[in-house]
Amino acid sequence: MYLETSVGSSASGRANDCASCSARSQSICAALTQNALAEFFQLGRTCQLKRGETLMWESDEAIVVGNLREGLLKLTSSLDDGREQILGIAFPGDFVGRPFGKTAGHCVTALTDARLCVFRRSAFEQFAGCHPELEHALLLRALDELERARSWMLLLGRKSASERVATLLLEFADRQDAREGQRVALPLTRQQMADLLGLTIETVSRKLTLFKRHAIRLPDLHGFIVTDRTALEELAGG
Amino acid sequence: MYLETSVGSSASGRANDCASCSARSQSICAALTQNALAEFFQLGRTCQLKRGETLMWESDEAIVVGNLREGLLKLTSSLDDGREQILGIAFPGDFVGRPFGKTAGHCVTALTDARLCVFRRSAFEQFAGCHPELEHALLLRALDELERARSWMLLLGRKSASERVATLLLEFADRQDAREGQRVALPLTRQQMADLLGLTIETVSRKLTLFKRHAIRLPDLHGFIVTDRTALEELAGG
DNA sequence: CGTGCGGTTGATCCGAGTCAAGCCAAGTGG
DNA sequence: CCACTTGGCTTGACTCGGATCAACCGCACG
Repeated sequence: MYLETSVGSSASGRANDCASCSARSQSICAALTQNALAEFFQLGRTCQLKRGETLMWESDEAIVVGNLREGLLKLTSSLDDGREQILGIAFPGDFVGRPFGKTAGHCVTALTDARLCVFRRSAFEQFAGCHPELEHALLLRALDELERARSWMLLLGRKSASERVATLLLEFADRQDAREGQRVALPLTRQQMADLLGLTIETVSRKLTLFKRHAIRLPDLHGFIVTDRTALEELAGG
Repeated sequence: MYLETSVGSSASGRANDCASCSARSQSICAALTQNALAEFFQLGRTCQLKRGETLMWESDEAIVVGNLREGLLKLTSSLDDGREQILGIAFPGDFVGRPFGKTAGHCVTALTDARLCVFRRSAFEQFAGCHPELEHALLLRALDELERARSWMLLLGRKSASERVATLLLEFADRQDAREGQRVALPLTRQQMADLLGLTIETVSRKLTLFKRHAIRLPDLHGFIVTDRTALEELAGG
């Protein structure tokens, strides 16, 4: 499918060793045996973002990549008239940016105050080229992200508003592996939920109040409690 | 966009040797200098699919991965009640399947008669582990796919029916870099377009006939001619 | 205090889904 | 050869879910 990138080509001469890597990088290399990404990112410049600040824009040339240390980021894309879609949310530990590409294709904006380690993309790529275990780690993440994005495509393309909202709640509940009766943090505004689900703020609000009848309680904004997991799963659809 | 098969890119220097690889692999290893994936896939078992046959199912354990040689495949995901979303289309040269994961998360079905080279996933993973240039190629593809999937999320989440259909037409036109007045092949049924766009068959049909007024002609099913590119871009939105 | 922001709720509208009929071209079998 | 079926597509009438528009609530903050 055309979602597949292709094939083809690629890798031509690669047997050469990595002349351009510095001695410093080589020492890192040893450290990488345990956890390539984590170690590597200790080399980056740290970067603080306040809630609402944007790290990179959709059509910008992709200059930096990074690793999120604290806080939450949203990845978004928008139409000319301002309609916005959230493409994903980055949690601490997630990799952000677009290595090996001209532009990122999406904005990256802080949902909360955040701290990252960032690198010039070119330097990162060069380093990655010398460290297969780093590229392997990136590959695993990319495949994971791809799977997540695709399952969200099903939601956006085919699910009703109720199913979308229920799915979101379940996802947050599962991610925080909360049991029935426990409060689950939902650190998004109604607008952000709407942008994630391809709905409007009003519809999200209505569905939430609707669910209060059978499946959840809303002790406060930005948190909820699942009172009937089965009912919620029913609402979320297949 | 997501119609693109990938790119080719490729390679930076890579230097470890491959202790666990067999002598046979070592000889392959040499061959990889030119085109890692293409060469590698000559080792696979070839597999023929007739139009409509399914290579793997959504919830199956992911046993095989492969490389498409001829024909078109669709990647789909469905809800219990049968609503289906096409997540992507594989063109010749594209990689299919889900390495490094338990299940593929999507079905793979032939849109036309097709021929692939397939591998047991475990064998493929082992081989990839020894060939960083192969993993690098996979990484590039995965990142590309991810970008394509995300741009489709914007369409599914925020675009109107007209915008969706116009976007699809433009994408096919661009992919075949056709100029105004040239026929563009659109090798999908109306149902498949609908599944791709998150619409119904009737809506797709209506939008196409609507566009006949200003922007396109439909010489036959499965082909169209852009008569006014600017108008079509206008319809496709931002 | 007022003011602004995030959220809820209600009334109304409209775009796309649903249901149904019919067209056309390609089989298929008598 | 012709009657009949079948599958993909179009078109129309109607419905309905979610968007839009608007009022209002509650709370934090200057």
